[in-house]
Amino acid sequence: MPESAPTTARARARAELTAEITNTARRHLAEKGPGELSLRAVARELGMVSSALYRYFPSRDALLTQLIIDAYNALGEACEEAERAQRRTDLIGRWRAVCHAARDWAIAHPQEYALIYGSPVPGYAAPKDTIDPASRPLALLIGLMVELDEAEVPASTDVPIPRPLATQLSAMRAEHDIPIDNRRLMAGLSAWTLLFGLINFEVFGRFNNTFEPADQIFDHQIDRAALAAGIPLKNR
Amino acid sequence: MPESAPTTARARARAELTAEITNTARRHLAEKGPGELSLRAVARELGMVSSALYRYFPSRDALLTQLIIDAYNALGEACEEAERAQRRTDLIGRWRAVCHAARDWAIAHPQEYALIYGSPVPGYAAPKDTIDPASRPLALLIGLMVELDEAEVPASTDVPIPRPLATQLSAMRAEHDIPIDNRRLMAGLSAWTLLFGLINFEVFGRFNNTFEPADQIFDHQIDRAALAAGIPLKNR
DNA sequence: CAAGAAATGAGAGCAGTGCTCTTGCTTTTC
DNA sequence: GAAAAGCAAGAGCACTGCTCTCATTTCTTG
Repeated sequence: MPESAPTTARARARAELTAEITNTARRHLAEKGPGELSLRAVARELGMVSSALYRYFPSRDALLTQLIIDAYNALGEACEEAERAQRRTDLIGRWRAVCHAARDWAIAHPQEYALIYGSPVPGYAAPKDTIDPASRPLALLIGLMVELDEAEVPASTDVPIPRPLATQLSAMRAEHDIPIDNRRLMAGLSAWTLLFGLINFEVFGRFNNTFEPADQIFDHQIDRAALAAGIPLKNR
Repeated sequence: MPESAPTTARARARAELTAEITNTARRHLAEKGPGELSLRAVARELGMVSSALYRYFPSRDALLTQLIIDAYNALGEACEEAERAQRRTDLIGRWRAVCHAARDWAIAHPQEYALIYGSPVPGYAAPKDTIDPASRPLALLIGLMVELDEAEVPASTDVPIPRPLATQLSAMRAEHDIPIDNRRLMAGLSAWTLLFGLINFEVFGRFNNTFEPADQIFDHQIDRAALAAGIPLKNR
């Protein structure tokens, strides 16, 4: 985010204060939830008056948007780091690493997770700045699928791809700039969908009183998804 | 919901007013979202003062909880009705009917859907009254899986089930009182997870600018999930 | 270096919120 | 018919996001 080192003292102070504001806001968010995030409370804790805060964020929603972007990046980074730590050839290890990193982060930061993968709180379309950080886990996953031997993807789950869908897939391919065939792309998308479906269920309490803890069903389902996507469980 | 016909005039009036309140609240919710649902606004529209509303609902959260229960039931009913309309032997037809009913309802009532499958708004654990209506779509799905020939479930996606998970599955089986083996149960759970992962992605805007419309990717993915769960695409 | 411009913080104030409590009134119950 | 319970209204409290004005501080520029 920091474009260049702030020059003047005022600019430095501004950058620091902005960071302090988002940090306290993040703490408040973690404790109470997005609905209870109060500009006034944040300002109070920082020893300033509420109106002063509007010099740094034009509205409450702007503050929330910043938190959303940060959350996307934090989750994305956690996934990328975990994936990097795996041997390149260990596809299933990389897949599991991404899944667990995402899940662990979500469980550790449920409110921030809810902010980005729950219902859109402020009520509207995500600003432009969020779509890039938001696609980091998916990009990771596609990068993984591309290294998979196409022959591995089980034909048993092959479903015909109609023309309009193929067009959308091509556009997506162009976006991520990765040469990958439709079969593997769709397989990856299904795995992606299942992963976040799973995390949603757990974090939003759908597994309460049934799968508690949810560790085992999580592991089981991501392995199933891996197999369905053509990632063999045993590394060769 | 109505346990028995209200006897006294006052009781009848109370029942009617309660219904009117939830209805206007539902309308407001649909227009603006859960965060903007204002008790005072609802009261205003009904020509009463805000404090009078507290005779019918002890708090704003209680009103929201009622809307949540209604939403669960509406979604569940939509799914059940669609599923009932299919030939019993047409498993893939039943699966697709459930999926499309759920998706259509979610798209038609995004805010209500967000209320039940998005982030938990009031901030917490769903009250007891919600867990039963909430499980209707899953129950439907399990009822579908049980009619599937066990041999159909492809071994290619078999993943070992550790002991603790098996225990949780048994408890679940007992709950729904349906004799189904772990393989099919897990296959059904994966399909269930993917379905709502998909709907979440679409309703919460994750497919914007990529899969728009999302009809094709939806159909493709639910068919993939069907195959993975052992439901053949072609009816015999 | 001084003067004008820009950025900043404080305070008051507005319209709105959920919720409580008290005060009269009506309906039901005994 | 009297007592009890249910109900609507109003005032009020402690909040919220946000705007506007007014001093003060900091930066920029002649």
